[in-house]
Amino acid sequence: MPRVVVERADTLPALAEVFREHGYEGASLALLGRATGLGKGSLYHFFPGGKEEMASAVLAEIDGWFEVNVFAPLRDAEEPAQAVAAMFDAVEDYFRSGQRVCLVGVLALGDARDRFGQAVRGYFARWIDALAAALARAGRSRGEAAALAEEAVVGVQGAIVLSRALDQSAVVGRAVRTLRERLEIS
Amino acid sequence: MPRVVVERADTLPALAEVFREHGYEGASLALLGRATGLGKGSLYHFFPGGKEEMASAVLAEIDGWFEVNVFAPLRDAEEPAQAVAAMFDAVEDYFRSGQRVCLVGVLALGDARDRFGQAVRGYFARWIDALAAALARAGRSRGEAAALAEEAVVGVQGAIVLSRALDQSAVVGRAVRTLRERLEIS
DNA sequence: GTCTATAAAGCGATAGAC
DNA sequence: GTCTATCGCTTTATAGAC
Repeated sequence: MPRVVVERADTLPALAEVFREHGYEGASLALLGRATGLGKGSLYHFFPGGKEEMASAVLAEIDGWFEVNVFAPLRDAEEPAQAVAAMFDAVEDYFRSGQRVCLVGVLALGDARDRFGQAVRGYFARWIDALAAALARAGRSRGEAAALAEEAVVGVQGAIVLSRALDQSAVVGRAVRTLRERLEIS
Repeated sequence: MPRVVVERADTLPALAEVFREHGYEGASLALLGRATGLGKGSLYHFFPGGKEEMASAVLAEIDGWFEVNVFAPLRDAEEPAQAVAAMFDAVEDYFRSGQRVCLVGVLALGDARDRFGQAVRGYFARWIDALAAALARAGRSRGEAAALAEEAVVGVQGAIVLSRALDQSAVVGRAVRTLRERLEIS
């Protein structure tokens, strides 16, 4: 399975995996080069700003994916309850039931928090806001909706942490099932 | 406020703060030296195994603190419901409402997960087991108790992540309040 | 656009004086 | 027990050939 890189965006999945697996400090240019199949020269050709620009590009790609596949549907879907269910499907799938870590969460906990503070904050704020909007449209009061939305995002992030800590991917599945019930059933 | 170091254990709080704030990879010997007020020579005198031994010692200290102040009371207290309430008090205090990160969670997400896998797993497993035992003694079924215990630890970890991401320490307080109600009231 | 070579700095770790 | 000096390696980043 040869990795074909013809433009900058083609490198982002491989870069993302390295950042997720090793964190910002741990993701060395050697690892990033190996994962993409590119030398340092090529990486700096695509990302003149170096590692910081790579991480920013990865964050933007992740943010865009969630915007299209999760946030926008939550805000716009005709059936908000169905959109919430679809969100949990997408999230469980995206994080591979906890085997894949949330890079935004990793950056939030880590050293690079200040460097990417705005991107990190925006991602979580828009997630919670979009989910709260869907819950409100599904009949919840504004206060209920906001509290449940925050609780759901907290639950997903915590489940990822615990899933990695215990090496039990079932943790995410259990947490998501509980959250589904709590959000969908009134 | 001169930092006085007379024995190995005196360095652990400062080392812990650096590991929490910068992660395992990001915690350089320069930072660790600055935080303790010690040169590399002194650090290697106390910790011949270098950075890994420092992190292990910090983990052991944290584990010991939780064992004494959180886990054991959950297992042994005469009033299990009261012990659960005390746990939430201790946790909220220890993590300074999310301004202080959970080092064990940081290590679980990060690159050093394999290196400290057993310590990380043990910490969370014993936390969940002790909490489940208390809930069971408080009248919950074994299944309920296990599920609620896992949910509580997930909630605390997730709240810390979100609190740091949004720079809102109130997140932890809200999450803990919700969890208190869910665990204490049947 | 991709590579190798290399610079400059920082890293973890060690040696040895005091 | 603490320090400075230093080793050897890796790091990010740049330069320049192709």
